[in-house]
Amino acid sequence: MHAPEQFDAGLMWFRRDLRCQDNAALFHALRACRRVYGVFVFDTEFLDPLPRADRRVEFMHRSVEALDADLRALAGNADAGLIVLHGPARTLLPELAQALHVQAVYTNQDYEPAAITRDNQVRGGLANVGISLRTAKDHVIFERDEVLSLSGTPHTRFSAYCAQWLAQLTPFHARAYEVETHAARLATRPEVWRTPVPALQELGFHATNLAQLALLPGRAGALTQWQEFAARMDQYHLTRDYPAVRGPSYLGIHLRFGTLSIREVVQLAWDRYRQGDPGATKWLVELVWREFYIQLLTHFPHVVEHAFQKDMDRLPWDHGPHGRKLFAAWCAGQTGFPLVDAGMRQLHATGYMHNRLRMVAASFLTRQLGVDWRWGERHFAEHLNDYELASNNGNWQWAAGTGCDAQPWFRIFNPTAQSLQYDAQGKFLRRYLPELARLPDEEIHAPERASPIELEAAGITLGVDYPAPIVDLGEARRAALQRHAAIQQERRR
DNA sequence: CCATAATTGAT
DNA sequence: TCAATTATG
Repeated sequence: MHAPEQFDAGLMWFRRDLRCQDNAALFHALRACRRVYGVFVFDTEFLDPLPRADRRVEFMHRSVEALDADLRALAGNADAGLIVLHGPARTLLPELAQALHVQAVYTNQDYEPAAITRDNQVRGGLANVGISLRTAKDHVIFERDEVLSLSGTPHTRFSAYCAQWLAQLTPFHARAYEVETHAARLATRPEVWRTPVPALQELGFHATNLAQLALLPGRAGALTQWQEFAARMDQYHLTRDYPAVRGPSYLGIHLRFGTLSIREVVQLAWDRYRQGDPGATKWLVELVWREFYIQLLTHFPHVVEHAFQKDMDRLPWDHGPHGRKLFAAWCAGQTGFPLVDAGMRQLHATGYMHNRLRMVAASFLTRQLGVDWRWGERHFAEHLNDYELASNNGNWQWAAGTGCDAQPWFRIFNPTAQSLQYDAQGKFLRRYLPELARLPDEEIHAPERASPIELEAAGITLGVDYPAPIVDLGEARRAALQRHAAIQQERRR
């Protein structure tokens, strides 16, 4: 960041970095300031539009409670915990900084457009009272302008970006910020702010089924999951595509909320990658995809609302009542395509969706159903626990064929073929579609192809217990190709 | 004075 | 890990 000039007091503003280990902004604050306060704001401007039962809010709330406890333990002082506020950060933060008489506020950079707007407002409010806002790189290994092409322009091809990202990495980039050595500088809160973290209900939210899920919040939850994954990382390349198998890392949410640091995971994955471990290599490349989409978002913010390839905005999506009906069936997991429906039901039951199924569901909605990728993107944004704007947007545009380095317009997943390939025994399908459980393996991927006798033996009446397919795959495919072919033709002119 | 070795600092 | 800075013979 900068030379550690000495301040008397500083304020560390936690947002999506809910840990006090290996935290860049916290480290810089502790080095530069003799006393450092910590604050977390439940920002009503972000929380108000959310549903009153939201797993992400509950996860965040429990992680904030854990962070508060961790800070006290680290300081060895029960009064050195988090200052927790509830209201608009835009105004609360400058007020608090002024009341505490700090000279600087430290925070880790958030790359989402709405967060950047909020941070600029906070920066302005702080400047009015003569306090500076200092941001640090923490969420990624390389940010916006650190991995550029030779001509200095942003990469839009993943393969080139990835090669350069890997070539640029040194062990130092993955070194932990040693917060612990400066822990004595964590400040005791003035008495007014020595209040416990407000309960979830006080924030206006109620509990979800989070506690019933195998998803533990906080730093402790992150370490448990990280350990569990690290032990099977060498199998990742073999298992990651099969939704019935525990193949993925399940660490997305911890990287999203910062209960795990990107450096600590890259350190291990990179180490094993250099030893030629194929599982670690595949997973490391997934982490590079994450950074690819984050840098893409900061260079091309138009992707939030528009296709990366601008002419793709002219794709004739089905926005009418027919499209809305198809979209509703997709959301409800009632399309008649078992793998799509099972994935959507997993999403609603748990807030998680296996990556293979995210691709299948996104491809199906945009290609076969002809529904605007933005509708699907928003639905995922509302339900995914590990929702990250950059990755969600990038992956939806990839699937829809509108993105940079996207799935080509003529490559269309067949949801039934994907089902046969990735869940041959129907193990995952049976978990989320109990109504189909009694169909034999050969028929479960496409119940409409089962004979009346088999359907009766399995206790299924199509259209009653499980829907008949809402589209004909052959026709849908032809329509999708036609939609895209029109754009391709315009390009050639 | 140069050449090279040791040290420092960044994430 | 590496580039830049400083010490040394």
